[in-house]
Formats: sequence, C-alpha cells, structure tokens
Amino acid sequence: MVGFQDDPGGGNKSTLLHALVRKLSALGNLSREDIAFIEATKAEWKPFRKGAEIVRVGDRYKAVLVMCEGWAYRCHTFSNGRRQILGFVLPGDFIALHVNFPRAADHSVVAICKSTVAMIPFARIEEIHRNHPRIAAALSYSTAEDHMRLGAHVSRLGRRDSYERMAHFLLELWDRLNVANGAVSDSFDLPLTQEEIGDLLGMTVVHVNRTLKRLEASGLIVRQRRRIRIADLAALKALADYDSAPGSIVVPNAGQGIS
Amino acid sequence: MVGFQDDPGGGNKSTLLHALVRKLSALGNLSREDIAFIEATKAEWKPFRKGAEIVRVGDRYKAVLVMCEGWAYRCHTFSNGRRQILGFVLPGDFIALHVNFPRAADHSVVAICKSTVAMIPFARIEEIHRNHPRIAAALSYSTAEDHMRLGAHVSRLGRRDSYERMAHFLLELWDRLNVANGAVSDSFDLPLTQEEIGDLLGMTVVHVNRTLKRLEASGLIVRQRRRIRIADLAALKALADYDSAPGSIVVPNAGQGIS
DNA sequence: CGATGGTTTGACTTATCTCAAGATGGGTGG
DNA sequence: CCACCCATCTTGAGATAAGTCAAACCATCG
Repeated sequence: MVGFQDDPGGGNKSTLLHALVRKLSALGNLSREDIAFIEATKAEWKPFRKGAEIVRVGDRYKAVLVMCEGWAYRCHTFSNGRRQILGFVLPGDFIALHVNFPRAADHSVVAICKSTVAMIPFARIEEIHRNHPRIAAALSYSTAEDHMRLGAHVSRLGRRDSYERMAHFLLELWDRLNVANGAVSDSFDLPLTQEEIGDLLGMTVVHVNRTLKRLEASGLIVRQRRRIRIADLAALKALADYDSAPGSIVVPNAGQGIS
Repeated sequence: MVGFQDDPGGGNKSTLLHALVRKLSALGNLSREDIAFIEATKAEWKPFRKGAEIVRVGDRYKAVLVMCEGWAYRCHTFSNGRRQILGFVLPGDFIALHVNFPRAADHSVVAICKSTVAMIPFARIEEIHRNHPRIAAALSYSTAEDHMRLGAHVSRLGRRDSYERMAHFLLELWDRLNVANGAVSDSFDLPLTQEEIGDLLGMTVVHVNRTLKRLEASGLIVRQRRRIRIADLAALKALADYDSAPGSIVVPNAGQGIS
C-alpha cells in the first residue's frame, strides 16, 4: 500500500521517487540506466499538511511537481462557493508536468492527507527529452493518460446516473491503485470523505451516502470503515460500462495487465 | 467566419493552414520564418463528408491531424448506445497532436459538416521540436489549452444546472470562434443539432430545447434559425460564472485579448 | 409536394437535491 | 483513562430539476 495514511512518511530521499519509477516502468520499458537516472534526480522535497494547498489557482509553476507520498485532489472553486473536484493525485502522479512554456494553474491542488511533493527543476526534464528517449516517451504516455482519464470523467458525469458513476469511479480508482501498488488486491482504502466523493461526482453528500449503501446492499461492494472491497467485479464493470483499458494507449511491453 | 458550412471548401492548399497559423499566432509570438515554416508543411489533405468518422475508437494514429475546414466532435459511445460528446473541434484545432509514442484513439472524432483534415507526418512535428522552439511552445500551449478546456467541461457537467451549463457552453464557443475568426462579433452560427448539444452537456434534446428557449425568454440570447446572438454578455457571464480567460496560460504577448 | 430530420410543446414520472435531525467514532484535553 | 466534541456519516420527508413518452410542427430538399 503506497502510503496515503497520515503517517510520518519521512521516508529517506532515495525511496521517495519509487512510486514514480513504478508508474513510469508500467508505461514503458525503462532500462536500468533510465531508472538510475530518475532516482538520481535532485529535487526539493516539500511536505504538506492535510488540507494544505499544494498549488493555488493562478500560481505560476516554477518546477515540475511529483506527488511522492499522500493523496491530493485537483479542484475548481466557483464564485458561489461550490467546488468541482477534477480528479485525485496519487503517489507517483505528476501534479504538474510541462516544459518550455510559462504556465499558471487554472485549478488548485489540495492535500488530502499529509503528503510529500518533489519539486523537480525544469532543466532535469529537458535533459530527459534530450538524452533519455524512453523516459521521455513514458512522460508523454503519462500526460496522455491524464488526458484520457479526464475524458472518462466527463463521460461519467454527463451520461451516467449516480449509481453507475459511483461504480465507475471505484473501478477506476481500484485500477490505479493496483498499478501504484504493483499488485492486484480485491480491496483498497479510500481516504476520502463522502463530501469529497460528491464534489468529484457532482452529487450531494447525502446522495453519495445512499448510493454507496445501495451498491453495498446489492452485493457489489463491501464497506468496512473506509475500506472498500470489490465483491462482484463482473457486475460492477457491467453496471458501470467500465473498460479497464484506460483505453487507447498502445504500450508495447508494459507491466502486467490491469485486471 | 471560418467555414463550417457545407460549402465546397475547396480552398487551395496554401490557405488550408491559415486557421492553424492564426491560432498558433494567438498563443505565442511566431516569427515570419515560423509562419512560413508552418505554411510550407507538406501534408495529405483529406476531405470528410458530414457524419464521417475522422477517427475511430482504437485507430492507431499514423500522423498528426489538424482540422482545416469544418467542425467535428469527439465522442465516447457507450455499450447501451448512449454517447457523450467530449468537445468540438474547430478549424485550426489539432485533432491529434502527439509524438514519440504509439497511441490509439480512446474516442472517435466525427465530422459535423463537410470538412478537410491535414495529416501531417510525425517527422515534421519532430523537426519543430528540434529547430523551431517558438512553434514548439505554441504547440504545448495548445495542448495545455485542450486539457484546461476539458477540465472546464467537467466543471460544467458536475456542478452547474442545465441553465448555467448552456450559458457557459455558449460563452466558451463564442470565445473560441472569436479567436478562430480573428475578430469579435456579438453573434455566431451554431451548426449543431440540439441533440448534439444535449450529448455534450449531458441533457435530453427536449431539455436542451427548453433551456435554450428559457435563455432567450430571459433576454440573454437571441436565436434566429441556427444563429446565436449574445444579447446580454454580462448577465450570461454572471449566470455561468464564466471566466473568459481559459485561465491559466500565461501568454506573454499574445494576440488581442478575448473579450 | 411529400419525405425527412430537426424542433417545439404538453403531461407525467423519477432521480436527485434540500433541509433537518440523529447516530457514530476517533481524537483531545483534563 | 474517561468524557466530551467535532467531523463525518446516516436516515427521513418533502421539493424540484430533468427525464420520458408522445404528438405536432416546421423547414429543407429531392
């Protein structure tokens, strides 16, 4: 389980980029050298408390950010106070990956629990693009995956009812966590409040609750505090019309398939 | 008006990339040379009939695609037959922009009217990245904009009711068309059926119709056949909580501001 | 001028929200 | 170590936005 708990997470520097390495390895065939190069990255490691804004709307990015430990959510806030969560950032995910053009954040990124973020200088990424084509390709994959995930989210919100949405969301999260952990389990911890889930799926806390209970009553999932167990994978997938292939990316010899 | 009509659009090769040049110029300061380089691009120009699939789910991209004339929509189709439109592709937009990794489409792209698409060899884009840094930066901007637009769409679907959604969508389209046309007008043609708008905004044709009429009855817009006139910009923006800055991208000396 | 696809309208059903009140549970200070 | 407190979760009842079904209308085009 890649740490999302509120534990100290004071892992020594050398392990902080493991989640990133695991993810990139799943996206492309990295050589031993490539991996060493990533691990040798010099970065500023910044800790964030639960609820802290890692990125604020309008902030000008000054580095490439990688989530090392912890979870965060990306979020739009409306002038009427409502908010829409665009997605969650898990260990190994880029919070911001871009080079060669100035950019300011159009959404904030907020830590869900105690987290550690690596701030990697742009120059390092540029070096990857110049001299490490396999890593560069994996970065492109990663960006493309983020884009596709956002597209999947649009479909979730636009054309699925709350029941299907919830099922779809749980499946996506489960898939991502399996990749992050490098192993497949039938259950996972969900360190999110029902309000956060509601802000992601565009529904009320009340309705999130009822929907979750309905899924449980139907025997599709089992909940034990904030842990979810997938009780009937096939039924869940059928319900959500879920396609475990995040779709689309043709990975020649990637890590073990997801489910 | 950059042609979206069903007119022949048989523009000679040299003008087909104008929309792209205009858009990229708006995103970054291109030199005379840069522009000449883009215009000298050798591409295969492919015509599509209304309703034709420009990209089919699962297709392997073999080139970078640019919409030259016409409109298209990106779309997910569900196994139950429903569909979700992810967004529209306007003249000058990339249909697919990626290099250095194999990729298959996770959504289809369908021509809304007679269209012309440029298929640009990957090598040309790689050359841009090697030798034309300003163009490369503009391409990155463009990709980032697409991503932000998708995020805005998520917010539209998740936390706005149908009335706000429609207002927000019309404003976004209006902004984009103003950029594409290089001029600001208070009205624009909307070559979309209400069903397509519904599939974009996650609502029924019936409800699209009622919503549109409500906007009109309130004096926010005026409709004359498929032409929309923004009758009360301030009210529309307030209603939609619309931020005309697609946000976020810091463009040093870009073309004239949008609105 | 009749087909055809798109738009408009009405009447009824349903999913989801709102408001409001309890229940739970884990964390903190005494 | 206990008791209290706050955030979170649960549940109920009534209100409303949006969906469904069905029919009429309208415009465009062969």
